[in-house]
Amino acid sequence: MKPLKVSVAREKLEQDILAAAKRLFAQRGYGGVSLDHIAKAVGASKQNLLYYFPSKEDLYRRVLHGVLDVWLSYMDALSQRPDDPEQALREYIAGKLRFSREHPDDSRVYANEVISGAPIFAAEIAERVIPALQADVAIFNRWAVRGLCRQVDGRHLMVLLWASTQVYADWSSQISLVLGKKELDEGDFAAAEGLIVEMVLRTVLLPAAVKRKPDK
Amino acid sequence: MKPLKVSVAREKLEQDILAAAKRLFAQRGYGGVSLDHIAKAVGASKQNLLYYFPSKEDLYRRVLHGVLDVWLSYMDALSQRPDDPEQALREYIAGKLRFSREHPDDSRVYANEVISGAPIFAAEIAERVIPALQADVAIFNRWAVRGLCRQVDGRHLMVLLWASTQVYADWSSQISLVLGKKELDEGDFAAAEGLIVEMVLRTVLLPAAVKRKPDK
DNA sequence: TATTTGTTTTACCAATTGGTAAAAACCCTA
DNA sequence: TAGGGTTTTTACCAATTGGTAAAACAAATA
Repeated sequence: MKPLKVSVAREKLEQDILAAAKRLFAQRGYGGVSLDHIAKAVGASKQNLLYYFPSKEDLYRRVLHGVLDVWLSYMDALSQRPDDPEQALREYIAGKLRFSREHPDDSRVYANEVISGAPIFAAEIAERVIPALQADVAIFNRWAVRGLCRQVDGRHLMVLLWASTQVYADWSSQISLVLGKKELDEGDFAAAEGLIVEMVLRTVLLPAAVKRKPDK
Repeated sequence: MKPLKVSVAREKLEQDILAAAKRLFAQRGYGGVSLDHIAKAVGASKQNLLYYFPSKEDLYRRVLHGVLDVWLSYMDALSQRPDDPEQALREYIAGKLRFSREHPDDSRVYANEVISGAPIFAAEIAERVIPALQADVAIFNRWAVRGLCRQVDGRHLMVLLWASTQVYADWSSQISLVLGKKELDEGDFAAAEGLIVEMVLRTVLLPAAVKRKPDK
């Protein structure tokens, strides 16, 4: 009705809290973060924080919801190119790696929740992720029927795509150690993209189309 | 000196504590588990637990150490077949998937720690994982030089192998949702193995050797 | 300016946290 | 069975946990 400037300030602090909570949940998991940690990270009191979010679990749900929004927003590349498997897959992989690069904390919050057995997330995953996945699987099947690509189990292929792209966010600490640098840079993501694209295309595309090397 | 039967009972409880701690750390992360949880899981008191492990962090370190032992024990497949890339890779992938199937909690504890930035684990990873990885990378390079396989970036390939196999432990809750079943069974792991092996072989092996389909 | 609305602070709370100290119980051997 | 070492229990502890209630403050409107 009338929330105007008030709402702006409120919105600001609310977003700050969500951002700080995301960062902390990503790093230490739900149980490893206290409301006090989050409150101090945004320079507010715990009670003030509880004014905006009625409980810790509620705050966590809000964070998860936002994370899933971002996660899904990087998942629609396949449907954008319904007639070109190669380009669709290239863009999907590039997009997912961009997600890992630009939103590593979202990726980690997601991973933490899934590793825990998705006690809070399961319903939302079933409602929002599974349909998106099924749409992608259907696209694979259509490609296969039309002779545009080989027949593969789209579900396992999607799992593999998720795993191999998100690992560059979730495991960045170990990958940094492996590559012998402090943190991953653009070149590392480019190398990862090259390898993943090559692997997927070699597996999914028809023999005739695989000959040429991917432009790297 | 003389610890005999005593030591047996002690060892038993100590192992029980480590096992329970591993299970709980896997599910809820370090911060999400209290000593009381662990103690109750083994039917002991918190103080009794602190008699065996002087602090929570010490217990966690012990768990991590054991996890890394298991993790590494599934990592030596490449060196076993220094002259046969295809078979070596098949066995490596099969082994890593077996690890995911037989030791999902180890995989999850490892993942939790790495996602957190490996605050406690980094040193041990640098000391034990990196050398093992470098040995594997060296094997790839040797194969390439001898013309047994294509030239690939072994480091990124290993990351990809870890990601695509461990995801079947760490993300089993989401993959179950994706596959529409309560939990993953042997067939799912077989399907995953088939796909991962196919992808890796198509990428790593020389064109001539890729013709034949993997026996599935 | 008075009042209403929205926001923050102060003051609590019981339960749980990781950890210590010492007493008690247990168990083997002399 | 007495003693000595090992293990467990009892009794605490200060700090932190998530959360509530109400008072104080701020801001817009009437």
